[in-house]
Amino acid sequence: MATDDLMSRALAALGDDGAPSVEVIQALADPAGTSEPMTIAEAAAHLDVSPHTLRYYERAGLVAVSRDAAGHRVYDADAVRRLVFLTRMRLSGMPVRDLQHYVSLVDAGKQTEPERLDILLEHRDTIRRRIRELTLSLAATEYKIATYGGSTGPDVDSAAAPNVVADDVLDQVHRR
Amino acid sequence: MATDDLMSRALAALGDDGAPSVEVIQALADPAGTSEPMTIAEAAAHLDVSPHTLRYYERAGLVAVSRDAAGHRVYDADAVRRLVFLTRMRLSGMPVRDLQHYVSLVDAGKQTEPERLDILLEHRDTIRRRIRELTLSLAATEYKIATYGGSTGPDVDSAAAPNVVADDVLDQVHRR
DNA sequence: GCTTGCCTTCGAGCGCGCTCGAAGACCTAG
DNA sequence: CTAGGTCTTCGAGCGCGCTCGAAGGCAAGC
Repeated sequence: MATDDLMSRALAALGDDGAPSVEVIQALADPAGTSEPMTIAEAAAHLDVSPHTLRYYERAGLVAVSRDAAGHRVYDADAVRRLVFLTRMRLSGMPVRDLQHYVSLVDAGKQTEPERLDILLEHRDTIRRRIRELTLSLAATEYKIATYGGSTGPDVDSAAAPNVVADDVLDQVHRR
Repeated sequence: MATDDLMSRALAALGDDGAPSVEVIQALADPAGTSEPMTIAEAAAHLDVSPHTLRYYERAGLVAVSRDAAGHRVYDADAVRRLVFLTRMRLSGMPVRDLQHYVSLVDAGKQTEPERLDILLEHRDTIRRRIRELTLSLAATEYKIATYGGSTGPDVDSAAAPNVVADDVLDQVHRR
């Protein structure tokens, strides 16, 4: 359901605030396995997290990272791919605990794929719910901005009645 | 900007999963100031938080609540209105710290309205950013579901090449 | 009178996700 | 040879937002 429009949606999202289509083409043109092994600093920069966080993820069992002769971490393509996945899931609000569960399933082998799929399906629904919540909160915030006023209670503003009505409606929606 | 379509959007959101328009009409019909003073348990149920949380908000200086003869909290319409605002803002991700700042401005008087408006405008942008992030994460998750595979790294799946390309595209989008 | 139950205050504790600091190994440039 | 920088491990600490527990007050019902 709604899968083959992924690209169009990603591109649409890109189109929102500028014209970074160059990057997209670059990404598309980049051969899949080109990436060289990275140091922790490079990986951190690439993933936009701190080296501390990468060590934390490793300690948490989310990713295995090999060492070079000096004992320094080496992030190869596989590790980076997994970390891209992990950081994206974190960004979308999946708890570290769930990610631990997920990667344990991945490491357990192919027969766990149905369970992994379930996790993703549930997570998808969670994201959708969150987007709906935020969309409503956004509407409420924009309404508040428009009628500004700015009362949160005691001080009744001039347009009190419609404001309260809208609040109640949004309240109903929120508690769905 | 984009303010007068609040109602239509709220209603559209409602229309998504059923036919709860009865509640909307109910909410619209409900006279603004009808609500009776509540106990902490009633207020908590109404706001869908725990009594503990309400006491915490009060301790944090977010809302003033009077007491009855027995020393029990009495949530009047003003307090409830403020708490509706507070819980909605919390739900939309505004930190308690920012809410403390905001209510201190409200309590400081009308001349702080411009600053309050600034806070709301910034928060609106924050929500918008978050929605964009989540929309992308949703697309990525749906893509992963569609191509399932479920690899996060080491085990290369059959459709590896397009998967990686999509990952990289979304990666570019994410780091905008 | 006594139990039940909801309330009060206060301070402490917790789960999450990092984030930091100390102490030391190693490589490279000057 | 030395200084600087980046890395290592380990454990502790922190900011947030609750969440809980202990000890007790008060009102209603049996």
